[in-house]
Amino acid sequence: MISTKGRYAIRFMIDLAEQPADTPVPLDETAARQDISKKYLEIIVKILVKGRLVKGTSGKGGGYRLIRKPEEYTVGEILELTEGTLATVACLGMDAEQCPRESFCKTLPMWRKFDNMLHDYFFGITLADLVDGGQRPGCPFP
Amino acid sequence: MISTKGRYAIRFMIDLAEQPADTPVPLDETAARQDISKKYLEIIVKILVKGRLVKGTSGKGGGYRLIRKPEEYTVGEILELTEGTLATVACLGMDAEQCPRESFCKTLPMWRKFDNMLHDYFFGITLADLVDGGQRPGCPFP
DNA sequence: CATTTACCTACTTTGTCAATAGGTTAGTAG
DNA sequence: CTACTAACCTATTGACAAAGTAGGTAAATG
Repeated sequence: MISTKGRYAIRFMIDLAEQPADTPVPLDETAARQDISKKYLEIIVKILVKGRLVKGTSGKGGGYRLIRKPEEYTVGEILELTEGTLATVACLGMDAEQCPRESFCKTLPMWRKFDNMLHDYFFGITLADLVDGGQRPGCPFP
Repeated sequence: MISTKGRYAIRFMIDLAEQPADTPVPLDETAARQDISKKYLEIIVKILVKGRLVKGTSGKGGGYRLIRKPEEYTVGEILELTEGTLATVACLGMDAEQCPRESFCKTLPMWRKFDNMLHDYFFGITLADLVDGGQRPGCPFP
């Protein structure tokens, strides 16, 4: 289950992508437009800044802006950063300790295949695909 | 992320499917074979009993047994029962209150499509597919 | 300097996960 | 009838994360 962290992060970045590029968008505005508590959004955006997905500038006229073009972000990377992992089961997380049942586990192939599907899906969607009129040809929507 | 509840439940039911049918399997045995705390497994199996996926009989010679044939269980229903829901995001859960952003939400189609993929995948796998030699033709493995 | 805006630390509240502990009921064997 | 077995039931725990809230500091601009 994707938490609000991941979902708000995506909505935040969509919002940035929809504002005129090159002019920083203050958090108040996005929070109001997206109807998300500013204080809570702050926490999430901090993760995005640290992960170098967006850039913040302080002071008057400041705010946040995208670093790359919308079509150069995938939903997968946004989710992976904010959710910590996209692994379906613990033993497939990158920080998982070696499972002693791995060699004979009857369910592992099922999880693995699903994990691949999930990965392909979310890393195959770009931010531009979620913005009105921004869909690439071959965008998996709707 | 699928928790141990769902994962243990599947392993428990695979274990039942692998034992001779019609003879109840005591929980001790499955717990030992699967290397799961018996006490914790009890909690999970209780959910399966209440959900009518397995049947328990008390007393000497008792234990748990499947109610249907392995090929008549889907992984999806086991997971949905034990995990509570398989919905990827809160607004797609069956107990979700109507989201006010639904009509114009830019991300909802993405979640919805993924939810359909997930559903098709896990409801397309039967318990028999996870048991050695039980795979149907057209089983999505490996 | 005053204002704006990001940035930072700390806290709370609620709930779930993953168990553990110990007792009660139901059914079988001698 | 008694002893045993095994499911069933209630309660509790410790750790952690989710979803925020509160209040302050640093930086940039007019």
